[in-house]
Amino acid sequence: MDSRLFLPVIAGPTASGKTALAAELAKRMDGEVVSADSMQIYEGLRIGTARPTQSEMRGVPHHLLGFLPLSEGYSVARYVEDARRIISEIHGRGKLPFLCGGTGLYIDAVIDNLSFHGGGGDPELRESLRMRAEREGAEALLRELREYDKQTADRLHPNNLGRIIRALELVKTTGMTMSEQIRLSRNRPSPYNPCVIVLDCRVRACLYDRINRRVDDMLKSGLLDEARRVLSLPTAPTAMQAIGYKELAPYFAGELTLEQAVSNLKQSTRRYAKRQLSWFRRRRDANFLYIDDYMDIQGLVAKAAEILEGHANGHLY
RNA sequence: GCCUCUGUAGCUCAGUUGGUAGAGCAGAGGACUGAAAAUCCUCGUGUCGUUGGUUCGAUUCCGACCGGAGGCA
Repeated sequence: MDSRLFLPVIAGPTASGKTALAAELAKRMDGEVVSADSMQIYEGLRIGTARPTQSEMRGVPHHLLGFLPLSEGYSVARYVEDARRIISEIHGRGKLPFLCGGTGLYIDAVIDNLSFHGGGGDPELRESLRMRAEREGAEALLRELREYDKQTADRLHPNNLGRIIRALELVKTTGMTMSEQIRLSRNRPSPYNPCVIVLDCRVRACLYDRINRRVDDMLKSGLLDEARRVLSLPTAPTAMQAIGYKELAPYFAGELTLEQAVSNLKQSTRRYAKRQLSWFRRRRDANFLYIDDYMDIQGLVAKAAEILEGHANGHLY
């Protein structure tokens, strides 16, 4: 019998209905929800990140939402620690944890037990590498990386400077190469037995309609005020990446009409959804559920519950 | 009614001195191990408005017709 902890995972692109599905399932199956979203962690980002509201939570406890000040940075490594701790606390209470979110890297890091020991960021080193890249070009960094870690250097495109810098930073600060770290991760068995459900639409336009409508709803709920406030606060680079705020800055500056800024915001969101799908599609163990196959959420919930129960095969906890 | 301009990829347009065509945007696919809502890579066949004519060959030249814009009455 499997001694790993059963872990339902609800993933999918933005606006696919993960929040509602996870809350409904957790309510039915006596669970709690652990968010896997790199932006909903932030305190000031509520409307723009579509963080679940009290009523959307349906009385189910939710974790890792809105707990971090905007001025603070965050990382996958920190997320993995936080999420593992909370998952085991939930298990300790005799409840079933549901991992739910759209940040693919965060989800994989937890369920595949990726390792991130040591090798945290070294801002000074990064900065000096960045300056060197400006002077000598990214190819120079890539050549240096090739001496330490040919495998990673071959895989990285010269234009992808951020990744090149990170790979160099890792070797220089820990002595371990990126490819070694990846190999190590693959050799560590996961403590979880995940059942991954991915939401999608059969018709892409259906997902895009939902995204467009949701952005309109956000504006009605006060996104402009929230964005004005966020943009005026000191914000860590991590939080600054959130879609929904930076796109509105040109409007506040008088460089774009509201209509243009909103249309850019919708487009960024659509492209983001596409990248999310391409991340989730490569998981062999993903169970895709198409929301346009169901008349209402009840049908979807029933199907998801059936998949989870089948996967757990009698021993849920 | 007459004159001028115009009709080419989902959109905006380029182009072919006659040998069936290519940019930008939109869109699609992919990668991803400490900023991941970020970062990066790849992808362009379409009755060249319709129909006749000239031609070995027409999207290209000529005529007619149909749509659009402007001008003159």
